[in-house]
Amino acid sequence: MVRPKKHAQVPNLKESIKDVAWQQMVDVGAAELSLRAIAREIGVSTPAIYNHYADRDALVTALIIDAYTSLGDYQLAARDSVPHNDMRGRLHATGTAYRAWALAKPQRYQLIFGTPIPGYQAPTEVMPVAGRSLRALVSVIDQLYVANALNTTAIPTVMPVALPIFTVWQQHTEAKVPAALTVAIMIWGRVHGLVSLEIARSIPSFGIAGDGLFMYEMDAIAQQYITHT
Amino acid sequence: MVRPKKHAQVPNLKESIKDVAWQQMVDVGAAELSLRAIAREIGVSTPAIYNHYADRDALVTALIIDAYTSLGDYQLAARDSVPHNDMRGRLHATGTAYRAWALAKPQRYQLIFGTPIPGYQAPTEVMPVAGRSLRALVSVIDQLYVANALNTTAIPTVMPVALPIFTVWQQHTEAKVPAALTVAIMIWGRVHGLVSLEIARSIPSFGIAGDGLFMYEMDAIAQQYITHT
DNA sequence: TTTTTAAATTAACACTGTATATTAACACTG
DNA sequence: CAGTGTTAATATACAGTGTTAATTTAAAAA
Repeated sequence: MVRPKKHAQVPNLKESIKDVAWQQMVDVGAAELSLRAIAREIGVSTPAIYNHYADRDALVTALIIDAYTSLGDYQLAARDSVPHNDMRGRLHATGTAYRAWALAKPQRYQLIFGTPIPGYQAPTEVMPVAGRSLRALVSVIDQLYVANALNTTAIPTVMPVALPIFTVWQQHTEAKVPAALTVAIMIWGRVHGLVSLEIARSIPSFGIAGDGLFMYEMDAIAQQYITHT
Repeated sequence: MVRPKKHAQVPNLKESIKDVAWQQMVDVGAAELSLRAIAREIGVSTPAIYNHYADRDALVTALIIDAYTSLGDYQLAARDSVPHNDMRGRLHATGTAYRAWALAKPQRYQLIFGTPIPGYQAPTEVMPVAGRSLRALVSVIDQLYVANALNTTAIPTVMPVALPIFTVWQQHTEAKVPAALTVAIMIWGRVHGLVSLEIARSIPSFGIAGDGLFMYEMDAIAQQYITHT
């Protein structure tokens, strides 16, 4: 018997593979992700996976796209839970959601921002969805700019030669104002730095509560970029 | 002939292994680090490595310790290249050195702060040297505190239950004042965030020059934490 | 000189991702 | 309805990995 009957097949193997892959990342870590182990778990032969994903990197790419989408959705939902006119609150909610998502799903965070997969190089395919994960933040900064409440003093400008690339990202993030994207990247870097240290257990190992540090930083960010109206 | 004569042996195999390991990280990436490939390159059998390093993780740990030491030295040298009384300049030099080191040796930076090695977990052995890499920054902040020029407004405090751990780190970083370590971690997170995004090619892909962004951030950090005297 | 120890060796095991050729089951067309 | 082509699974095999065990040899110690 070479191939089982249909009723013995896995109904939606393509999704099952991703599910089990995430499960394995939680269990044994992203590094030990193994196609053979995934197939074994599902109860299917290893090469069967290749019918749905060209190779291991293609599976990882699919996982990364899902993760980026999840991160983007999470922040957008947090932003929209705050009244539209409370811009400071929306900024705070978006930043807090970034951290909350990372702490709730550290494997996904590591998969995106760490480099846990041996030899994996992200294809251009993930660019749009990566940009999308910045939309919530960018939109709030756009809003601040329109309301004339964004402090852009001394914000570095984009090199003319790099304007085409910048414009592409502007489209993916849906940034209406160029300066908004630059400010977003600055704030992103700041939030990301703290969160990545916390995820890597570099901050808790110091005995400092991440909550307090993060709150302090979000307040400092608001104070730096939001002008008093 | 099972074992070659001494004159055919590698003089200092333990060091050679590390050298070739770094070389391979540059060539094929940290992920593809292979004991077999290292041994092949040196011209020695693979298990010979096990006489000098217990296993692959032990080798990685040795590499990480070297990297941390290099990072620490680099920042200390940068700090000391600025006159002792120019505290703002010393802070700036230390931060800039952090970025310069990361850009000059991205493999070492990734090895420390990324998670490129499958299944590797850093042992407590690296704690002292990790703390040492923060000494330059901590010392400048200590200096600011002593000169009554450090803004500690709203800086989060350490949880009493975590004080013992905090104290250990205080020793490794040689922080004279507890608040200095907290501020150092905040600034570290901020510098690290920007640098890690830049190393991961997330910032240059936006077409923004890392230099400008980093200068802006260092100025903002100085403005936030250094009070006008 | 003899004994011990340290460092290298070969061989083998249990894994991994991936390529190839093959086969069973389904969907469609003549 | 029969035949055909496509899809999704299969078994097998290959090259590579980290690691262990037993063995051998060179150098150091007694």
